Amino acid sequence: LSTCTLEKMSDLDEPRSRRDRPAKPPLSRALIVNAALELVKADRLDAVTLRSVAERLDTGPASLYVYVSNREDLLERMLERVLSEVQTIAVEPLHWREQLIDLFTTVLDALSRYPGIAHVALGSLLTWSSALDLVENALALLRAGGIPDQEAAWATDALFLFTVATGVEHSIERVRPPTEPHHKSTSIDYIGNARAVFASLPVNRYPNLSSMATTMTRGDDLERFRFGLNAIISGARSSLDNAIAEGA
Amino acid sequence: LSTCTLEKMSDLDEPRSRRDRPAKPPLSRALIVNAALELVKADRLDAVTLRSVAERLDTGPASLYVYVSNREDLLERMLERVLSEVQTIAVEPLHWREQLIDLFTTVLDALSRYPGIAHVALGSLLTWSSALDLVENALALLRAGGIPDQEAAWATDALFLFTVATGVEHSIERVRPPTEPHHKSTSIDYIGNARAVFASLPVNRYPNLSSMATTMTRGDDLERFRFGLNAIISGARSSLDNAIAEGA
DNA sequence: ACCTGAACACCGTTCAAGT
DNA sequence: ACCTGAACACCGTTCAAGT
Repeated sequence: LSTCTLEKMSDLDEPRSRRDRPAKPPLSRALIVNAALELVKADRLDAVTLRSVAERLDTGPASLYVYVSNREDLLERMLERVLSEVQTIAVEPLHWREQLIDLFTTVLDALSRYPGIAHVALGSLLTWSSALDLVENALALLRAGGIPDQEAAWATDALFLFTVATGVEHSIERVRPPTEPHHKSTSIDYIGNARAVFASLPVNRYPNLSSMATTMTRGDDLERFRFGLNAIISGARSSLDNAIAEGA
Repeated sequence: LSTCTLEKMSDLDEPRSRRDRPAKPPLSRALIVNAALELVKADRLDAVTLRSVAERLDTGPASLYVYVSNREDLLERMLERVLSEVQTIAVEPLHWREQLIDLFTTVLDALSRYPGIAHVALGSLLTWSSALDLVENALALLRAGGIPDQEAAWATDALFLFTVATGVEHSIERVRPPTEPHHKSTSIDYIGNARAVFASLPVNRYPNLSSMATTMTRGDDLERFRFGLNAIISGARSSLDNAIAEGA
């Protein structure tokens, strides 16, 4: 608010500069999306209300409706911007698998940069331009790896779904307040808590889970994520055959 | 509301019956969760507000706070009830794979019965009792299939995540109003629309996606879901080896 | 065409006051 | 201990009125 006032004043002091930077830039969709993304980055998705975004732009919420038809509309435009940050990968056929893992890891990173935005991605099919590039890239890599078309198509879907779901899980994990308020960023107690729950289960009712308490909670987020990606990729090749062979 | 008034009246008409059914049963957590679940079932998760639940119980929202500490708390208890509807499966080692598919298909069905509830499951780790039974069951089946412990543990996680994410996707798909308002339940136009988008893409920029428009949109929800499950299961066995063999 | 203040119809949650 | 009315501090969205 004060910044805007200052800018306006300095604009009056220097009545005209050759570069004529906009004293107070007119509202636009890009500005709105930017402001909203700053809010998620600083806090999380809940902090993005039409009122908070408007306040950041020094105006009222009603003003946003010229450029955005909805809160949902705003959220989708934000997601599109976030996904456009992901760089596609030039296919090197020999490294298709690593490249696939890299691609989706980058997607997860982008989503994680804006806690909660993954939420928006879940369920809106991937038909915006920035997502189309990613789908195209994934298909190219899977085909380079010799995955048949139908399996490549469904695997792409599954990989995106798994990635976005992981993103949602991570963002929620960050939100949940760890029972001890003096630690801030760690979610270690959280996993440790889960392990404690598993380990303390009655052995006769939970023979597998209770004995696997350590195994269940081993590995960090990235390792588990990559395991899932690898599983889907490996499975894409063989799952149909298996399903048929075993008579399902 | 009117029903409650009627019940109260008939209670006055017959001052005492031997079976003494509760004229107006006292509030309890189970009653609250039931009322809330009826609301999701009839509509969707957005319809579950503390106010709407209270109204259904013929009281005010403030009254619920004796039995439920939060809206989030209420949602989690609802999820726990929904997951408790899923029956676990007695392991038959020869059919471990089909049984795994069946188990998670049943989970998806339960989630789909309450549109939007899957949302709650995403991110809250599986440490409630009803979920623990499902985890135990999945571990038992994977072990029966000869999957090593670490892979079985991570695969269980991945299978649940994929299932819940699919549930969220389905519930959102049902919510999205198809552009043509005269059809109500079908989401066929939606997939058809995606296919149209894919098919109309410029071939030079989207060589794979544009040519795979039909392949990408083939198969119904269940078929795609089962593909994903099968992929994760098949991949659980081989992904680590592959990752190491290919030097990732 | 764009902006805005004020209002509308909602939320979750709290709290003093009742029984 | 349980319930409740009223209030508080929010929402998204609309709309008439301004420029």
